[in-house]
Amino acid sequence: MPSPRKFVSAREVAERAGVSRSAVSRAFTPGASVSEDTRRRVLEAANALGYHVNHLARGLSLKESGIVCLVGSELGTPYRANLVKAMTQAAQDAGKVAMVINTDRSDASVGAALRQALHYRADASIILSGLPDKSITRLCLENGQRIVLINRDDDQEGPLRINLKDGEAARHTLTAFLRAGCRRLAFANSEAGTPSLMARERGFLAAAGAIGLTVAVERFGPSVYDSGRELARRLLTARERPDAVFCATDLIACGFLDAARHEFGLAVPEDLCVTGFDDIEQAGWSSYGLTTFAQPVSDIAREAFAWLMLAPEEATRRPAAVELEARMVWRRTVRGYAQDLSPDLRSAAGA
Amino acid sequence: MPSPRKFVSAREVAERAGVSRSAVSRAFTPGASVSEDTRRRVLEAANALGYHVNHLARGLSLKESGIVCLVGSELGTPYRANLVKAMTQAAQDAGKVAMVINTDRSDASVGAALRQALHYRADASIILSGLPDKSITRLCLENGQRIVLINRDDDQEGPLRINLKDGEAARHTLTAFLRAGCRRLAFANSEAGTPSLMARERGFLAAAGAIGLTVAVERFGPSVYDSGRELARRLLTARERPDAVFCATDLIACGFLDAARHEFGLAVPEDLCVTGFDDIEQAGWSSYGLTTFAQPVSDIAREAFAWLMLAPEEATRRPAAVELEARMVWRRTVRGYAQDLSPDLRSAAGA
DNA sequence: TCTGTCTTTGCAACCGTGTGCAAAGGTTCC
DNA sequence: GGAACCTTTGCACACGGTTGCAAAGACAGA
Repeated sequence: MPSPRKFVSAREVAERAGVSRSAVSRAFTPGASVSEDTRRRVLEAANALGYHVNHLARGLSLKESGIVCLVGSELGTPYRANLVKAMTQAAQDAGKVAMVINTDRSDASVGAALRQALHYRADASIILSGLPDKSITRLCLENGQRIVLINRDDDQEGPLRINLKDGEAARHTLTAFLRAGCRRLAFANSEAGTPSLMARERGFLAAAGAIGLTVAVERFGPSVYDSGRELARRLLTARERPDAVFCATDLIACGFLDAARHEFGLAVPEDLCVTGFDDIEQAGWSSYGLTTFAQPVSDIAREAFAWLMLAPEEATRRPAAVELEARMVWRRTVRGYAQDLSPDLRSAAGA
Repeated sequence: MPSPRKFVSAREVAERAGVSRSAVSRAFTPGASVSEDTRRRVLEAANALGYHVNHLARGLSLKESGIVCLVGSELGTPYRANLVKAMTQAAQDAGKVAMVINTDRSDASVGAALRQALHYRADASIILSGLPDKSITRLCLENGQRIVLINRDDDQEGPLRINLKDGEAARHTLTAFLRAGCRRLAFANSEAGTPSLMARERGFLAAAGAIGLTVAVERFGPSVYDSGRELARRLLTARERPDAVFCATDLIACGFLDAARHEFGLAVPEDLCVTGFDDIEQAGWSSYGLTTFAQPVSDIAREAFAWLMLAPEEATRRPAAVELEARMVWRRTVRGYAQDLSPDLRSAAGA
């Protein structure tokens, strides 16, 4: 894309305003030493010429580019899309700008993405999916680039790790199922093996095991709608059909619900209780009314940028892990909510 | 975010490899004049030191940053999220990187976003929503920055305009409704007033008008699920209840369908035919099975980047507008498809 | 008027890269 | 051996900012 680029530079502004190039720079630097008169003249000239400070050059001398890299895959998915949206917004609020790198193509590309972040001297990288090699992480850290891991559940030192209390959510789900009178439990998972997915599975199994119940676990495909349908086919044709299923994500839950209702003719929640995770928009649509757990997407973004804006010595002093709560959102795929819960709790959940 | 940034520079690599700094630069520039031996030594040293070419500095001297700005709002929406995904992917395939700017906050912020693009000397900006002032567009163009407008239907000279044949889709919808035996037509739109939304509405009204049919038009709220529900309440309580509704987007259609079925107890497509637009993933979910039009998202991205990679003189010679077809996706919310269409067409549509 | 202090300004060096130009070195051919 | 040519290399400047430092100017006080 070779272009006859003709950007106006500080020198031209300086000439027009009849000042030195440093004066122009200072006029655009908050807190710099410039007289009010000079600043006005400079801004006037800049405006007339259509001058925009070159952030590439500024980043070069400041050693701070203002760029934050967002790396992740499946960005078209409702949950991820919301995360990207929240992150770009938070970045802008913090005076940064988000550079997003899509890692759908290959599996090694989390590393490639981080290399790209290094090329652009990104101030930080936020990783939404995949897990980078220790070596590349270390490289970024050594270069003064900060890293945030979202739901990655890694034990590397250095990056900030933001995780959800998946185990707690699993226990709440179990409680809800038990209260609904369910005993034949199942867990519908994808084969993605993502840390958070596995944490939910482990948490659910552990909680059930603690009171002597077993859980039928099925895993299939990626974390998408169609996998949910297939999981329903597998779980609902089992000899002992489950009466309560915890789906690892809402997308899976939606597929599961559709198959259960339309292919198996089951009534939810009468014949079968179902829960999901993420609280994607579709979970609230009246064809689903899915009881699920809300990912506190804006809290995640806020936590991430709060840490990123910290001074370096401050950042290393703070604990490098944050655990956020996933709020249970009661809707209509689990029995017994309206009858059993106290009214105040009911309104708090926004029934 | 002040950091003790310590990036390794070409000078350090040069010292370690025992060559000049220029040699390092050339080793990383494809097609530059370096001996194989020198290149190897440089790459070795670079690898050992963890060197990454500084794209900020490179952009400074090349006058080409490799950055493409993606500006848009409602990035969490299924359609937009898919577009962002396709665009980031296409950018990477073209050797560029996408910087996304979220314009949800204010309406003037399309201009602010483009200013940001100027600050970072982006090679191009792709605008997914909103419409920039003529003045700011001109500013970008003058600075050699290319602009792509997606579904914006503007007549400004300079930017590439990629649009869908909304009118054609509207005519197809009408044909389908007529073939299904419907005569009481309606159009459910949001109040967003987006060019493509209005084009669909106008196209549908014109096509119906041409054969002497009138269309009940209702507009409400933003282009979201809940608006669809409200639109259903309004249209379905009319004295003359419509038997066919063209919804401006799939999100609206999903809300409409849910309200029609669950609140009004209508059977679709027996009592009512419904179509949407976008072919978001949920349209294919079995609770909806929505007949709709697929936005050729990857084609849009491909067209955009094909044009962006053109040499400047080439780009200005080409027509600055592209019209893409929206393929009709037949599912189950319109009657008569299976009976009336020829088998080959049926299989082509993937029934 | 002279001195001391404070604000404002310009000079010049630096950030990390790409590249035109000239020089050096090597090879081929006569 | 020398001329002609090609490949490879380094120097030095440009890209567009920021900023330490010193100088200049303004101003108050003695």
